[in-house]
Amino acid sequence: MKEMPKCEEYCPDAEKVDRIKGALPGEDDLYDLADLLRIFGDSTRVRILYALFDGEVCVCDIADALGMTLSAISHQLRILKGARLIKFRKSGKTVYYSLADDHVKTILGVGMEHVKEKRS
Amino acid sequence: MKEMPKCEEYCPDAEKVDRIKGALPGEDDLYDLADLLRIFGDSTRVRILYALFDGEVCVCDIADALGMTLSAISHQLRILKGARLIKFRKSGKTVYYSLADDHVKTILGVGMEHVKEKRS
DNA sequence: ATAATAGTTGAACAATTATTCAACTGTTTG
DNA sequence: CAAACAGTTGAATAATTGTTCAACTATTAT
Repeated sequence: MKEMPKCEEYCPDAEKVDRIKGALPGEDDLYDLADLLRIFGDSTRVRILYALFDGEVCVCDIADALGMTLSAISHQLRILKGARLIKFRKSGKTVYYSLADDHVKTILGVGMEHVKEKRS
Repeated sequence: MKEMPKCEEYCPDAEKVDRIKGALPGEDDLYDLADLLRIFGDSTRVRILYALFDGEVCVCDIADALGMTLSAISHQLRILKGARLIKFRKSGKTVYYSLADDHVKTILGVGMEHVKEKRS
């Protein structure tokens, strides 16, 4: 049975390690970024975002198009709204959601490009 | 106590719903995309990717720079490798990892831009 | 005022997942 | 060969999370 090697003692490139440490984003940026990108990691949310590609859609129509309950959609919209990926407009009983900016389309676009390019 | 409304019966815009349905990505693309983007949703993996921004780094140096165990880093590298976000090169006992292409930098860049722009 | 519709929300459950621990492979050195 | 090092891997645990269910708010119509 062997011990787990303690990397600090043997790794040669302490200088490189320092350079990497210095170049890493700060704690706040890092966690905010991971929190943001995690939101794109769910197929329901991705489908909702695609549903909003061509303009505003009400919750009911999203739920219908995706074949899911209003509740499930509403929970996910709340998350997307919290990350400011979508915005909304109220009109009577109806709430219309739409994409907040172009970041969504860029990220989904690059992601989809990667997926299709690297598909085995 | 009220019943959950059945959206299909009352929502007016059946035409819009059909248009949305038709524009959604197919099942395979959709799940592959969500699976890919989920990978960016963990701060450890994001830090690893940033650590590789300036060129190849061995596992030991990554672990050291991030203050984590070799095992934890190795597990995450495996996931990143599986998604073809990173590639590797072996040299003796050492394994050097590097970014697979520019998609990583683009996604992290746009994400970070969004975070800093929308920060409350 | 009452009923119906569009949507939100909190709690609970099930499923997923990041890290740790221990054991393992493969390579180099003595 | 044996010991040490760099890294990988499977199992287990703990934490996170997506959906459902039920109840709720707000708006519109009768």
